[in-house]
Amino acid sequence: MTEKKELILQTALRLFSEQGYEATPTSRIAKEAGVSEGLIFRHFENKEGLLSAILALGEIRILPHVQPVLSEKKPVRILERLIDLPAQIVAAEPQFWTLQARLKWLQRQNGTYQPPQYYLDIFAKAVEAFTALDYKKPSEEAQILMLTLDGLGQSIMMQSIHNQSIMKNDSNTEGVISLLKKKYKK
Amino acid sequence: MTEKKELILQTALRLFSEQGYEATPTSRIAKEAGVSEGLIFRHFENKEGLLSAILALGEIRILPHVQPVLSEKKPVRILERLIDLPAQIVAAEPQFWTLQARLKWLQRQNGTYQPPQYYLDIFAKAVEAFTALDYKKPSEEAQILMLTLDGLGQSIMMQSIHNQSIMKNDSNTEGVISLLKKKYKK
DNA sequence: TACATTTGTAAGTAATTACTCACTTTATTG
DNA sequence: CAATAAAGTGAGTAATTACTTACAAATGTA
Repeated sequence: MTEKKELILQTALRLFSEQGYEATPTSRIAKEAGVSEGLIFRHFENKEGLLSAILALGEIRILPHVQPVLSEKKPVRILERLIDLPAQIVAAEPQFWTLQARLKWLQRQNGTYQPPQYYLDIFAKAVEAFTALDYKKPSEEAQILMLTLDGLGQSIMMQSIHNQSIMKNDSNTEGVISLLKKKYKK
Repeated sequence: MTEKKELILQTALRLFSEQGYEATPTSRIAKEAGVSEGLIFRHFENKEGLLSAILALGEIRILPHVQPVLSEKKPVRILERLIDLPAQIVAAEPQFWTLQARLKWLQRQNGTYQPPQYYLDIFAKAVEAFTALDYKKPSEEAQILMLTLDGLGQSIMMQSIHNQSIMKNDSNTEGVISLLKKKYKK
């Protein structure tokens, strides 16, 4: 991986997450990365190829955050770690997380949006936890929790970007997270 | 409101919700609406003006769905109606709801995204309900519920569009909604 | 050193974009 | 009816888009 190739990847991730994939011209990526526009196509063939490379690298950086949840044994702690996940990932990889959220709305050429593997893994882990804790409807419980965490992640992201939340302005993320944990402590 | 103006609004709403605002060329709107491209600019001045008109009309159509929640007195029923809201609105106005969700990511020329008024009203109503029901932390409770409903709305929307959910494929929306209601019945 | 491959650039290109303009047709109104 | 305004058109335009191509510099390798 040459220095300039990495610069392209970094710059494109930043711009894609800030402006969106479609709204970001390759010319601007090149300009802000300080390379010629042609180099983008030399390395990644086309704009979609650049996006794919960014996504592949991003998923790898997300894995270490997800792993602790998947390897946790105690059901209550699974849920605790799960609830911490959105804030944690947004803090560590705000741009990649934002890009992922945006891409839900982008219709790629190869079919419709497909959630990344770790999302499915996490969901399965949640069902496992709720089952172990003798919840009546583990699958539905897991779905509700995932929906809430989805919203939570989006909210934290919006705050970290626009300094403005989907929730109310005076929203206290920590308070929400701790209450959420309490709810599932049983 | 002439017939062709209305056709433009309908077509643009459909295309904006399906393809996104930025990815939809005015030429295509004109083509699919069966009018000349110039007419769009005669009526709405520019593309942003067309979007604004669509949003203003959409908010008006959303109000009748929100009103019953706001005028409800019994706290438990407030929450019940609140939980029904996402599925209800998505069913009635799938395109406008989708557009709204997309626009969270669009940076408009006049500042950053701002949630519509009814969103703030609903949140206040939720706080009111939780307070009346003697929840310890009404504000945080309301935020959690709103986050969950945000995610729920998105999930239902995705299903209705791509026939594919953020949640697992076999996700049962009804089951999730009824369990959610049960949780807040106390 | 010699030579082949990779990395990089600058100047294109055809297609598409939002938007304009000169003009015609249809409604409205006194 | 006549005159004014509104609705509608179609052919532009300048700017921007993703991508190409011909060529040069750097790097690896024998």
